[in-house]
Amino acid sequence: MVNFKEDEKLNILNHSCAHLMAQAIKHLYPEAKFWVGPVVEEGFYYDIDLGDEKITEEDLEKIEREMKKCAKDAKNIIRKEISKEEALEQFKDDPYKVDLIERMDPKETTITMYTQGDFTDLCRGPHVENTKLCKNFKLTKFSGAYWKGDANNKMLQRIYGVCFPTEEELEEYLKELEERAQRDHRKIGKDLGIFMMSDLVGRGLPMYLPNGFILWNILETYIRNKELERGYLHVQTPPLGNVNLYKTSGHLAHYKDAMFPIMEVEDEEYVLRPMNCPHHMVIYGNDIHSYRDLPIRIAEIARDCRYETSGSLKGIERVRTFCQNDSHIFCTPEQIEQEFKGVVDLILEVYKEMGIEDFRFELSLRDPEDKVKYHQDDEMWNTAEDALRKIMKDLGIPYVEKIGEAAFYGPKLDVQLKPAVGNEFTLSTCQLDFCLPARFDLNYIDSNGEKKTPVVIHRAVFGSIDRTIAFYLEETRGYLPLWLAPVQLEVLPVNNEYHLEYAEEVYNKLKALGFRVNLDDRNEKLGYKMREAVLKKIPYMIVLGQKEVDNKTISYRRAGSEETTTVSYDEFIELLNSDIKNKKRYDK
RNA sequence: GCCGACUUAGCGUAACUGGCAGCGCAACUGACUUGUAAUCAGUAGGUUGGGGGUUCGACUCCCUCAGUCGGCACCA
Repeated sequence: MVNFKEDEKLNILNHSCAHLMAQAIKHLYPEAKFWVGPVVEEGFYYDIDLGDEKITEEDLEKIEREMKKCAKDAKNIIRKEISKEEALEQFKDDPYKVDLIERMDPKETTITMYTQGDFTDLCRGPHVENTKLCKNFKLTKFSGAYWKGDANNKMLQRIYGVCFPTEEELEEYLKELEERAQRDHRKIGKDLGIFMMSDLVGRGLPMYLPNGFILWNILETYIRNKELERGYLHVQTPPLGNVNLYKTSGHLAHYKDAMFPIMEVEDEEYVLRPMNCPHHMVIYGNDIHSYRDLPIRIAEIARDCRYETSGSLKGIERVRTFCQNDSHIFCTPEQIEQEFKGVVDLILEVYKEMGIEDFRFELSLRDPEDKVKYHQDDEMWNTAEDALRKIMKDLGIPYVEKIGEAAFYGPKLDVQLKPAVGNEFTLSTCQLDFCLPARFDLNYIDSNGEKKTPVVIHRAVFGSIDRTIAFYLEETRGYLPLWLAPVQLEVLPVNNEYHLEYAEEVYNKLKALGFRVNLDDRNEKLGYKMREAVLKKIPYMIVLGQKEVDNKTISYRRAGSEETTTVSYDEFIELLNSDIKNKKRYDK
């Protein structure tokens, strides 16, 4: 997949196309005022103030036609530098441009202007030399967008588009968009009977169907066993708690907007929990701990409920209740480095085993200017952020720093993944916390017999099981590997009269070995049954006819392949076991 | 939550500008006994997301509520 921002030539072409779109819009809507038109990962957009005018689907086509016309005019794009004062004078009636000019680096005294025919816009550039180069474009989507990205500001109209050097590349891109829609987890989840939603149950509240629950359970067992190997201790805590728990933790002060409202019961107040840290803090505090006991790694597959705004919900990727594969590691300051590295190691191990390769790390730091969102303690933040930077440097893992994305109690390392459709999301997270243990008055006795406050590492490999399923359905295009497939094997007798007996024998043997196997004994033609098994993306389709009955063999066809292979029963079992052990994928 | 679009049987869809709600798959019944992506025939299935309005007449136009989708904002 091309990244428009990183491809210099494509970047310039797309930005020039944004100007072409602005020119066309100015022709059609003379009152239009423009904010910014940057290049993004997949093309460009322009934010426009159209006053009371609203863009519709037909308007998009109208704008496209006008753009074609402007491109055909083949105007040279001319660069000119003017002084800041001149620019302010020229755009004095345009508050957006004035805002842009005034916020520019004071060291820069001149401003560059780009003119194409009757249209001039201020812009850093560079641009292509002539508008005729921007002819293979498509306006892809439009929506409202808050001015300067602030929900308190006015909403502008945003139009997205893409532009390519050749028509073929544009076509190819549009085809890819369709393919991505095909592997959207919402579509695959429905097709394969993984999960459902119901208006009656409520929005953002997924229900896992039999196939989905098999998948869920396997993932849960898989990650729990990984944790057991690494000395985690599993617990189970309730999905709600007394409001005092969240007053103590600080969540009520810092996280209330994302919580469901308080419930009053008799004289007490309760909330559905948005996260599990407070419960785990209380569990740690249940005992006296020696420095010899640390680190203590408390873990839980825990259900959380968050009030997510209606517009942010998306399939099972973003929901109002989800399960975290969560853990809180209580350790001494000296142990932070080793424990944090251990978590990163676990995350990388899981990703490697599952064949997830396309991800990146983000170091989420606080915004020191924001005095409301974060627990206020400069020294704590500096220590924690420096510790994380050092660990990342030691590990030699590339990452980007994100200001203002930290948790209220500390900085975090997030692992970002890209879904088939939509924005990146976080799957795994590892957070450093010097704050909550003190709020809960937690301690351990050090080697001098003195009480010390432990440090906590909050971490989740599967930030949500739900999200993991969503991602993996897309990652594999629904061709789940054998270890995860709800139905692993479909046995297809060619003829029920002559081959069903052998098919039942094979089916029973496979079932006894613990395989999730289905026998299709309907009176249908093989082609018909094969088609259904293929559409259900079942990993192995076993065809048993006269040949197999006579030779006591197995003929199979693997998902994603059209080849048939005939082997002995023992060889077949060996193959299955090997696929499971290697978590072999069939989608690549 | 905000801006916009959309919602027709279990699923996928059709119905020009307001004029008899159709098709395919699945389901059910029967026949066919089958070698790698759809055997044939028949049956049943709809207050066109809910509510209200305009009209002789509404899937179609208007209002409203709910949900879904694309973005924005927010975020595991």
